[in-house]
Formats: sequence, structure tokens, C-alpha cells
Amino acid sequence: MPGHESAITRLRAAGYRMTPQRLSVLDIVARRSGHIGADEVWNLAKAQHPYVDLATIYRTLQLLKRLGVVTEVVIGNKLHFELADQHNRHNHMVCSECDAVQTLSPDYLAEFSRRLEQEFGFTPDLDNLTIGGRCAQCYPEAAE
Amino acid sequence: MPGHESAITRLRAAGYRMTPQRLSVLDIVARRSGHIGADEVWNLAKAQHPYVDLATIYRTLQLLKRLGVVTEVVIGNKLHFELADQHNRHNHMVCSECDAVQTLSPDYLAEFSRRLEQEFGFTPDLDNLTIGGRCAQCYPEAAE
DNA sequence: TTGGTTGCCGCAAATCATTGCAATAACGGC
DNA sequence: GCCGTTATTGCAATGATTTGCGGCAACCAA
Repeated sequence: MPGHESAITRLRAAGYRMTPQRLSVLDIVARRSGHIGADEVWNLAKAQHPYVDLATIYRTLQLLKRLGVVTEVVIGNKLHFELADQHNRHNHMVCSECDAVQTLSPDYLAEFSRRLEQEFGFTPDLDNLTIGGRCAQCYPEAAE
Repeated sequence: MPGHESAITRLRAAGYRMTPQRLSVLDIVARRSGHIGADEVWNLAKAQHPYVDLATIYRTLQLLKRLGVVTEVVIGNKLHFELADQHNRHNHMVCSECDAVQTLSPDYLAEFSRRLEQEFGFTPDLDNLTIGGRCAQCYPEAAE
């Protein structure tokens, strides 16, 4: 429950309403350390609200993402989410073969981001950027 | 038709078979300058093979992507594809609000890519990386 | 506290993409 | 050119996510 206040405030400030369903989703994502799939959020949410619909879970997650409360990670063909923590920002590298996830300091993308904004006026959404590729185990060829 | 030989050769070399459906998909993507949606590929393909199934289109596009013959661009909630041209590599920046697509020289990501490989042994699939964010029109706030 | 406004939810259907399976066709060998 | 092996296809079902809609409930004002 702690740490939700800012998110709730942000929601209200943006003209949205706080509902039990939203609170539940927020709580579930916040309790989880690391990313969690939409289907799993649903399963956990049903424990508290047996009638919540999957559509509500998806809508809520997208809303929280738009508000910067949670971030999205694309793993395989599924979306995962995790609480956005300003003090622990990071990007994700996901292996397209084994779905392994590694985190990365946003410093690696800082210069890149700066150039996109300066030269193109394009503001990349780095918080929700998933970098696909192959990890060391699945692509040993890269070894020298 | 020209320029397909190398793709066909690559396919055969990897143990795959060349079928009319695959040839058709390849031809459609190659003729198009720029990206094309999977559904549109299907519509065009049906003109030549009335019985081709959408699943075949998707399977073929994924195969060609894996072989490096085509690249994928994520626009809105749809996948688009374009012929991979070694002499004209580029990345895509897609606005999440208006779906506008801008291209970007891979030079912008070269240093980033090099560091991922060196420091993590992770080989990013830059050819198929779509950078989401907001364009200058949709996010004027970035203006100073 | 009560009432009105309007955003939100559950439900069902639609959309986009993937997958299992039996029949078919590509292609290397004879 | 014919045959057997096996990759590929069409079809149907499934999976993942989004959207339309009417009823409901959150929230603000009085």
C-alpha cells in the first residue's frame, strides 16, 4: 500500500477516477519485484474481485503506462509490466530465442536519446523500449 | 523480379523450399518501396493465389525476417514489413500518437550496439528495432 | 446527504497474430 | 521422369489484445 499515493494523486490530477479495480492492479504490480504478465495480473486480481474482466486489466495497465506509473516490457509475444521507479530506471534486453531478460542502465541510451530530440524533435519513449536480440548463450558466434 | 535470386539462394541454402506462395510474398514486398502491412500483402497475394491463407503470409514474413530478407516495423498495433536492403539500412521512429514514421541512419545506434555486444555479449537485432515515442508535432512541449 | 454528470466496468465481439494437424507438394536421388 | 521423404500449406482453432456499448458507480457540488 505505501508508495501508491503519488500514483493515485497523479491519476486524479489527470482527471481519472480511482476505482477498486485500478487500485488492485496497481497494488499487484507494485508488490511484484520485477515484471509481471497481464494474465498473471488478472489471476491475482480475481482473488480480490472475482468479476474483474481481462479487458479492464489491459485498459488499466495501458492507462498506468501512459501516466508513467508502470513500464512495459515485450517478452516473446506477451506484454509484461513493472512499477516505474524513478530511482531505478532501466531498459530491457530480451533474447528472441530463449526470452531471457537482462536490464540495462539508461545511461547507455542517453546520448542516443539526446540526439533524436535535438536533431529530429522526436522524443523516444525509452522507459517502454524493449531491445530485442540474442543473448550470449543463444548466439555464441559473437565470441571472438 | 530482379534481386530475388539472392533471397531464393539464401532460402535454399538454409534448407527451406521455394514455393509459389513464398515467391509471391517476396515479390510483393520487393515491389513495394517502403513498408507494407501483413493484411495488405495478403490481399495482393490473393490476386495471384486465391487460396493462400493469412497464416501462410504471416509464416512466410516471419521466415523472411529470420533470414534477414525483410525487416519488421511496428506501427500502431500492426506489423509492417519491408525489403532489407544492405545498401540502405535504416531504423524507424514511430510516433505513438499519430503513427507517423521517420527513418534514421543506423549510425545513430552503432556505438550503442557495439557496447551491448562488448559488455554484455548481447547482439541487438537493430534491423528490426522500432523506436517508439512522440514526434515533434504531437509533443511540442519539447520545444524550447 | 443527495443528485447529476460522466468516466469506468463487465460483457461480447472484433482484431491481429500464432499454432496444431492432416493433406499436399517441393526436390534430391534413382 | 518417377518416387519417397519431409517441409509447407490450408483450414480451423487458439491466443493475445483491443474496442463498442449500455448500465453502473465515482466524485463534485449544493
